[in-house]
Amino acid sequence: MNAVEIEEAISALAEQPFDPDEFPYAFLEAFGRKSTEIKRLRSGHSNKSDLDGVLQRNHIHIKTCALGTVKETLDALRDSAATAKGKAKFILATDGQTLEAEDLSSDVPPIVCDYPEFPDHFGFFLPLAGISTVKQIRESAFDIKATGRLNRLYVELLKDNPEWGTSERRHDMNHFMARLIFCFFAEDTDIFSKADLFTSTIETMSAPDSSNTHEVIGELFKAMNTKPEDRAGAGRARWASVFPYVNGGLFSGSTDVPRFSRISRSYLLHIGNLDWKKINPDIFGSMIQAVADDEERGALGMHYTSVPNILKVLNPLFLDDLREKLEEAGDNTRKLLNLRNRMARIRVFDPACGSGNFLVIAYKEMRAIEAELNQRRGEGDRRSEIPLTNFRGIELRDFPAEIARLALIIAEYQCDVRHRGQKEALAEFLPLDAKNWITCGNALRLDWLSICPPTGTGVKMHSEDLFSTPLDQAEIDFENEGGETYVCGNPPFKGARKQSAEQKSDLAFIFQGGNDYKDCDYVAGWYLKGAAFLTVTKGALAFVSTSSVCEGEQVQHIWSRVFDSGSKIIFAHRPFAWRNNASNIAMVTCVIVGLGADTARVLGVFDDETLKHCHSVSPYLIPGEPIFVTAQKAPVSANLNQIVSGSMPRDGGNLLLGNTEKQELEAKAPGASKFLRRYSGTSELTNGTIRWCLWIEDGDLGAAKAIPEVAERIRAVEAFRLQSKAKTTNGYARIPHKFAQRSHKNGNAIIVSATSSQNREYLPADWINDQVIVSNAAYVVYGGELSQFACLVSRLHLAWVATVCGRMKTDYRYSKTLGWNTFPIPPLTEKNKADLNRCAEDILLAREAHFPATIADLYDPAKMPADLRAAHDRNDEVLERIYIGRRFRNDTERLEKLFDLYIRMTTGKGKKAG
DNA sequence: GATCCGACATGGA
DNA sequence: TCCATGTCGGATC
Repeated sequence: MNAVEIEEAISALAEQPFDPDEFPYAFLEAFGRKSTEIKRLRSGHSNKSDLDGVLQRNHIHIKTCALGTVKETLDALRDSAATAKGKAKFILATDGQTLEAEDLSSDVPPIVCDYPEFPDHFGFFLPLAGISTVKQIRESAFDIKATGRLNRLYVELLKDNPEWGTSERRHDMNHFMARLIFCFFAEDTDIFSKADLFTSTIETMSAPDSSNTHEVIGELFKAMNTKPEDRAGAGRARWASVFPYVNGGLFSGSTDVPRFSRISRSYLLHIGNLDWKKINPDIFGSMIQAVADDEERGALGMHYTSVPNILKVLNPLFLDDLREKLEEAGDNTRKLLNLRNRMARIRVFDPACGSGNFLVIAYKEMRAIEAELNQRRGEGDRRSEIPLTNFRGIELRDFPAEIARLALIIAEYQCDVRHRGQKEALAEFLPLDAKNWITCGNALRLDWLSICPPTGTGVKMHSEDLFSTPLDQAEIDFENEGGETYVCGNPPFKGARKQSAEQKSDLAFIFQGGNDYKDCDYVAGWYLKGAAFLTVTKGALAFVSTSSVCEGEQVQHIWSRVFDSGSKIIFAHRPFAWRNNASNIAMVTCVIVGLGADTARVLGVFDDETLKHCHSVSPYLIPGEPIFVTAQKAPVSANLNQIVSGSMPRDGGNLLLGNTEKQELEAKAPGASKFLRRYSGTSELTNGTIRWCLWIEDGDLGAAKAIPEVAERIRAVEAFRLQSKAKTTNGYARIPHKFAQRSHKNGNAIIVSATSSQNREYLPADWINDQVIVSNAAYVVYGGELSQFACLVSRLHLAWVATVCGRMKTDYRYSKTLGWNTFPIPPLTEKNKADLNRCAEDILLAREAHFPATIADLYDPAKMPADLRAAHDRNDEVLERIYIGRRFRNDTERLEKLFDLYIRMTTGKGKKAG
């Protein structure tokens, strides 16, 4: 069940007469507990309550009680031994009049409410349904409720008016929904002259059989699109005359209304009776997207960007600066006036605005600054100078674009009420004068300059150089020329392998030449286009994006272009986990990157909210020069051998065997032993698990196939490869007895894991012998010397790999071309090599001394044995002395030196921008 | 619920 | 044909 469904179920339960015996089960059912679980609870089988209530282990302890004893009951539940033993997260007591509940697992304040109101707190219990969500969504019961109700209406209307669901009319449908939402909001906030005016007018004027509902609503919409003085002439119905003139793009155009059935009419009235004052424009947009989108509804608020995350973009981009200027101005009226004039000219542009989250927050924050400013100037009720039309957006999907516009209008009204007072807010709210300033279209194809033209030039720019097709739409003039433009947003992330053909072609269009776009995330398009935009606009830019744009492969493709176009990184947030909704949504790791023209001031790098000031930010989001490494085919350091990735089976698991599987096979077919080899990936290397693989040379194929069990496995590999959708894999079906990619060589070798936990201080690496087949989960240096092992397990190398290689989530991902081949080592003397060899031996000896501890045990930072740590310290000391004659102070210094050396060793291969 | 890391599609050379 | 990388979700404690 999703949040909307739960909200509906809970609301339905609260409307039923209270049944003390049934309530606990009905409550659990409403939160999506399975009927089998509930059956077992009813039978007492799994009910662990010691208070004659209902206790579902790990979830909740519920007890219904006699009138007036709720508090005592809750106390008893809290003190109950069973509550503790059953690890109940929640306790809940109710007598049918009041309801009290506590979340024992967190410090969320407890609930005390009248019984009929408890559905308003359903977010409190969402963890019962396995939905862990951010606070803002949990606390937005109203927005979830409204979304659910609107969706029901939407679906019902489309059922009765199928043509409204077609692509030609979908826009009308969405526009109609936006109008409805506006009217519901207006009638609950005194924007309409009487409370519930809209809903009650429909209720009284339309027939209960719903036959003329669409006409009544259409008449109201027409009235709101006609100036009062023109209404008589236009033949507007008299009963609609109490409605104000609204227009502002919202009511212009077609006033067609879909036809209503009895059911949809009753849904409509029901929705109208909700209290729309509670709507929260910060987030209602991202919720309400779910109304028109099945996928969104499954994961309510999946595009919700939390306010703190939005502020991570907006504060360093420009809001902090405005606040500083406000501080500096103190009570100096002249300075305050200058600041106000500056703010009135600022444009905020979100070229991936969704339902307008960033624009709404930017607007509200600026209004708060302006309000403080006006207070200091003694003009507390002054009309705002910040024009809504300076907040521009582009959004691909129609419904969110409609909602973005509406959310801004509502935000403006709410800001007026907050900062100036209800009376002033009302006096100037209507008619809406803003036209359509959220553009619906593909941001990577539209001309940003015509949507958000550069200011102060007096010249309308349309630049085909800026990767744009001209916009075929009337331009909306900005108010107040000559200001700064701040571009912000959270553009869609789509990995290179996840993009549709259109998205691929969007990127190809923006990258203009080269095919490195094929390896880039979709969000890269926004950075490139944004950087081009900055060349002609005064201002700055910052986007939230997937961390991979600043890791590994993509760095060279994206940032070389951004730097070449004359932008630099002015601030950045280091990778952070993006939690927005249900736990079933994959956790994404994000960064925020802020760009400015080459002349812009640089702020620094945020790591977990802490700002580290610096004069230059590297595309790897550390303080440092704008240098990036490019993939190298061979090691740039003379002392390193080639490294290869391990052998890749692509076998559907059929060539691989666990230890017991191997023993079973050998018991049945002793002849199979000669085809079995130890198989080592990362897990085998670090955790000491044992696996085996079938390794059959072409000449042995006949002998291998003579063993039925082996022949069967070979057939399974063939079948697996044939049914793969990758052409290359299909090709390997011809050699089903072999790994798809084979890099095995005989002889001793160094093995290093391809992925490693971020928590380790050294990369897991080891010596292996030639009996072992290394899997593609690891890399191997065949014939490498111990001194190379010493480099591999050094702190210096880890610092390099952590910075320039890709990542798996936040863990390290080793790379041949970016990690090993680029690692710069100064020329080594024979003595250097001998010293490093000794260090490597010492490390291996120290490990051996702790046999049978695994690498995972030995390298757990909390448990690392002192002798092993000392051996590593000596290794680091010896290696670092080769670089600078002493140990480095920290990783910052290590990276500075490494980048410097890298550039010197790759002249012409790595570029330095600027 | 945090931590770790496997398996392969994909596309470049 | 050969080979390197990102992905992100799944296994495992």
